[in-house]
Amino acid sequence: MHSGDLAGKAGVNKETLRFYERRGLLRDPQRTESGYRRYSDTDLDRIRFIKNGQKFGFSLDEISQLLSIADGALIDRAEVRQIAREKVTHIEQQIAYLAQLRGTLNRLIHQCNHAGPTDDCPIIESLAGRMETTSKRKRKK
Amino acid sequence: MHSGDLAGKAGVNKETLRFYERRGLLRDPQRTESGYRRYSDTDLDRIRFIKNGQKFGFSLDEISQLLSIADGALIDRAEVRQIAREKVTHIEQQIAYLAQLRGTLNRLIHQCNHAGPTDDCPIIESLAGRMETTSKRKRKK
DNA sequence: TAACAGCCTGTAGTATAGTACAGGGTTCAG
DNA sequence: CTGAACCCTGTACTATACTACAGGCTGTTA
Repeated sequence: MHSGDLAGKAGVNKETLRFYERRGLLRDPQRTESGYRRYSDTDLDRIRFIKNGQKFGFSLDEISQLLSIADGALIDRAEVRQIAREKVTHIEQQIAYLAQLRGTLNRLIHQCNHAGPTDDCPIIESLAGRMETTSKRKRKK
Repeated sequence: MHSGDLAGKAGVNKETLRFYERRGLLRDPQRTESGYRRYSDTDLDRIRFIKNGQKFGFSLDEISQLLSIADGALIDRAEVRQIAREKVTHIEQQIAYLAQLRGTLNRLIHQCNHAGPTDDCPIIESLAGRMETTSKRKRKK
């Protein structure tokens, strides 16, 4: 099949195929005499692999690694696990960071909600650096 | 003070100041006769506001909004709260998404760890689309 | 044979938040 | 008065993952 067909089947853009090719995620496909790319179902599988990888949160670089492992005759499961574990660690760090942000913001929103009509906005005050964000004390000027 | 001094005090790059100026986050500063920018402590406060905003997870566009509210004579606290609440919602969505990813990856890692020495790697199999990622059944070829 | 779809290449643009640098002018100390 | 240190502008580059063209060739159908 040609690029348009593959793109259609895989649900990606034709340009994305070329992009993956340049990035080394897809191997250089065979060409017709006139230079048209010809793809096989193997290429379709490969794009699905990439798309699944993205669903699992892997970057194209990581998918590239995973693909080269998957391409090997013997798959080193320990290596694959290692990549997956690093991803989990990274995800956990992101979650912890986001949870902390959420806490800070929620606290500020609450303070803002309960401030009197003439009080300054605690959110703006925090951003301006005129308020401590780690304590619950309300500071008046 | 000139750009170098302000950059030093604020802990940012001189180029970042120009970048913020272009983005409209900093107002066009006064200039000396020869065209050098002259900054005041107000500008320093403004950069700190921006940096604090980033710590709270706001994008430059959101900070820009917050700054224009903060610049107003009357701060609309409801509007500020609205921006903060939207941020919290967004953060919660991210957390939920990441938590789900973590679960999927952990399950795959576990399966991979417990697969027999001749079994295929469940992680690679999932990426290849030859495994269900939503069930715990082990499928053999 | 003409029109049109579809392919090719290379380059540039999208968003985000800056960073780096070339080529020139200015300010100040020695 | 010269050299270093600083400032100016504009442009291009970083990372990530694509997306959109322009300009030209190919392949198919009427």
